[in-house]
Amino acid sequence: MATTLRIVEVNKLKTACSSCSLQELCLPAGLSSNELKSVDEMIDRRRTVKRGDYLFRSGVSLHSLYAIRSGFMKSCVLHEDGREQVAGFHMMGDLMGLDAIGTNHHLCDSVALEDSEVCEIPLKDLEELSRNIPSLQQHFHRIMSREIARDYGVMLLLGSMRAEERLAAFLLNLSQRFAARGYSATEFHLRMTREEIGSYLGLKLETVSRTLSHFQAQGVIAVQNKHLRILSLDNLRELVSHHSCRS
Amino acid sequence: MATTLRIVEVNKLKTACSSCSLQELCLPAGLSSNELKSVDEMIDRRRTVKRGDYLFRSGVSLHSLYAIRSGFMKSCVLHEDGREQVAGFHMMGDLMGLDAIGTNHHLCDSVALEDSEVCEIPLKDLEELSRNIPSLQQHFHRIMSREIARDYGVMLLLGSMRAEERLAAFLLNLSQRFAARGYSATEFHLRMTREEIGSYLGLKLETVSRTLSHFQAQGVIAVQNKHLRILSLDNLRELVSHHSCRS
DNA sequence: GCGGGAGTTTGACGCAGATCAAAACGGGGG
DNA sequence: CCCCCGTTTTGATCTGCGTCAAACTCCCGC
Repeated sequence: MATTLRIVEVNKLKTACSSCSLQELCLPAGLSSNELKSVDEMIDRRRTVKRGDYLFRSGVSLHSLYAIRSGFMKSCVLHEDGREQVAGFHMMGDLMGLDAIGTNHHLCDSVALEDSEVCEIPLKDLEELSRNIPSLQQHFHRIMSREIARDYGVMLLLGSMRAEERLAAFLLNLSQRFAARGYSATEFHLRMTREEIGSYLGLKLETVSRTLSHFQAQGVIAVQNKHLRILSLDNLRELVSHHSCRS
Repeated sequence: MATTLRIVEVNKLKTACSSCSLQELCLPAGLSSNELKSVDEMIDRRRTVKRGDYLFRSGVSLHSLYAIRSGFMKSCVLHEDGREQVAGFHMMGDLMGLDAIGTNHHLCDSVALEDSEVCEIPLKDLEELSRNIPSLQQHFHRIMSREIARDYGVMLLLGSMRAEERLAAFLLNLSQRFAARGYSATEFHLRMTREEIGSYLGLKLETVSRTLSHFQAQGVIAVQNKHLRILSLDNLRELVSHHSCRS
């Protein structure tokens, strides 16, 4: 019994922001221990989301933002006529729900692509705390701004790149993000289906599949199902810019 | 001389936030007069930008955000290989520069499509002030969030709509925004070229032109050069959702 | 281990929209 | 007022990717 309790305590400790391995992604650098304590208290609960489950759905009102602690998720915007599109893929350290602050209602679905764990951050608490901790405020603004910047990149991709370029850009983006989290930049597991990749990139799943095969034939990557290895980051980078002229 | 001075004073008054006609767009409702005064002091200068001139360029470091007081602007993201894409059109009341907070450097060009006037809002001041005025803080967060939401809409448009739908959605969006500012929802001046529309929508200018002609032939709109009249908002709305099945 | 459904690959074909070309228009500057 | 250049329109043709179809693979549950 005592041991069980100890284990629980250790788990709790491990899930406090102050000792979380994602600190450098989630939190601004240089918080005092008092400030860290306030942040710890703000995160009022963790949630686990099983593969295929929704973290939140479009239309429901916003309670909290969610920071991904582990796992992999997608967000999908839906058109009233049923069309849906993947608006982003999210991995540990990412903050989700930012699009809902404006209207107080989520406007996309958030679905776990593998069993995931998230920290729930009540928006009101975050706003209050960031009024008292300037570096937290600034950090939050930066995160929102980066989401806008990311979206601009996706718009550029969707509006002016051809299929090969889109896919190359997509793979490079995943590569960078995995690398930033300490994983291999050249070998990783695609957690989404070809259809989801296609939806994100504005392509059909057949085109995604064909293009991956094509990359493989060129010796740029090696794909086996969802396992992907990048054989030449440089070639991939060339594919993003050089290939075409769709102005 | 005395009269000249008086005129100058009147002009100054007219350009203070506390008496600006865009208050309801720019500022949160219900600020106390003290708070309004602080906001007035924050706006340290106005700038006019002539048609064709840049307000800021990609790469330069961020000093201020800009609220459009009058005029019409576009922002363009650029790809390193020279490709550029219009990421948005902005009109009075819109806040520009949000994408630059994350990196402290602008990542798009901002160009005036007609002579425009903007209010310069130093980011540091805005952050400080919003720490003291919760409703201003919340307002700012809402504005950033709405930009993210808008971007999701554009991603949906670029990723899953066909040409007719894109153009219909674009015209409806302009219509709504003009209406929200007290202008006609059905008759307005397009301040951008067909090429700029195309760039924004991921289409070539010829396709934009053809599609507009097609709408006109159907009796949904009447275009003459840059003057546009929407004959049936309902038909336009149908065009957005119904027309196709590009899944 | 085996069966079945979901996910993937590959091929053949068609079409929306890009590209190329040329004529018409319009508005700003001399 | 007219000229000129940037913008727009319209037509003809080409092509990248969507669509349809069929076979194959991988997993997950039984």
